[in-house]
Amino acid sequence: MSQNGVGVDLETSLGYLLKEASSALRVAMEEVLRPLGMSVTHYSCLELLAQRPGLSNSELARGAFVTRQSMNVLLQALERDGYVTRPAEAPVGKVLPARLTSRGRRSLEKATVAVRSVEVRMLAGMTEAEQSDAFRILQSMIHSLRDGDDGA
Amino acid sequence: MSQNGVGVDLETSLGYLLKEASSALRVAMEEVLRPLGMSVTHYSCLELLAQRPGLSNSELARGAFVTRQSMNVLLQALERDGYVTRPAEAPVGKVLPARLTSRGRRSLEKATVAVRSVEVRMLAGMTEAEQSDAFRILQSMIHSLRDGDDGA
DNA sequence: CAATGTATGTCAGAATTCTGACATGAGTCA
DNA sequence: TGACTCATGTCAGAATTCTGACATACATTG
Repeated sequence: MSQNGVGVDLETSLGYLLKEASSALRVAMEEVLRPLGMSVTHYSCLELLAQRPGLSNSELARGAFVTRQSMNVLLQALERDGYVTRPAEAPVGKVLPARLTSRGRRSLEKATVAVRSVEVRMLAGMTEAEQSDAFRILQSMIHSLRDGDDGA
Repeated sequence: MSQNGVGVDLETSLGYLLKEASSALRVAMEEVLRPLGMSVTHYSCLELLAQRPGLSNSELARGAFVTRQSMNVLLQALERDGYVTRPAEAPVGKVLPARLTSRGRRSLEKATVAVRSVEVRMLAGMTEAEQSDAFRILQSMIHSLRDGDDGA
């Protein structure tokens, strides 16, 4: 069989390369977060709450790209361990706004530094222009992928 | 708190955008593969075997970005269902080269077409130049991330 | 107002993936 | 040859994430 007939061709597929890059990023993040006793999802949740206090469980799930059920499991653990608080009753509707405790904020500080270093390493060797190219291109991909979900 | 102090800033983070794009791709792939009764990992394994017949379990795992234990679970299922064959004894060492059966090849055909359409959709609106930019940039990210794993 | 649609939080169980561990085979090197 | 290192296949159990389901609350619409 030749190199490629109708197939996707892993060597030249941007989709495969995207997955590869994402996997490398995840591995690198896990590596620096492990010494802090924190998983990537764990970190994502805390970082989201730091930047957008009061996010609900469902909103956190969307932000971390997991289901709201998975995020709920995580949130309950974080709440139990005192990193996050949620009011006992919803101020409006059923939505429970979550917030970091001071302990949660403290725990996040080191993680943020660690993850930031990974991102810096990832961008090493890229020019400013390449970085803005990457930004624009990735956004284009996301937009195109989500376009055809139901509309067309 | 202001928009950003020492944090990563989700709105402008290339790392976050990378994860977002990868997630969108995965969702889109799941969407077109579900009607075929196939998961993304399932498809990845078959596609890898189609393009590189004789890959071992460990090699497949690396190619699909999962552990060799996870791939082994999948491979055993694929073998049981007749999509893949492995010799009972290793021709050399412990490595068992896996190959698609004709059933596996048939099953993969439709999936490849479906996944190809997703990739085409993802690249819609991007020029040739942007696609080669994306290729080069993603490879740079992967290289930079893997560099610092142990060496430096 | 009533009905419908959409979104949320949460429980339960299944499926997937992972970490840890072990034995085996190949390659390296003294 | 023998000791050592490394990679592989695989088993077992834990952790994570998912799918399905339900009740509830808000928004829209007739």
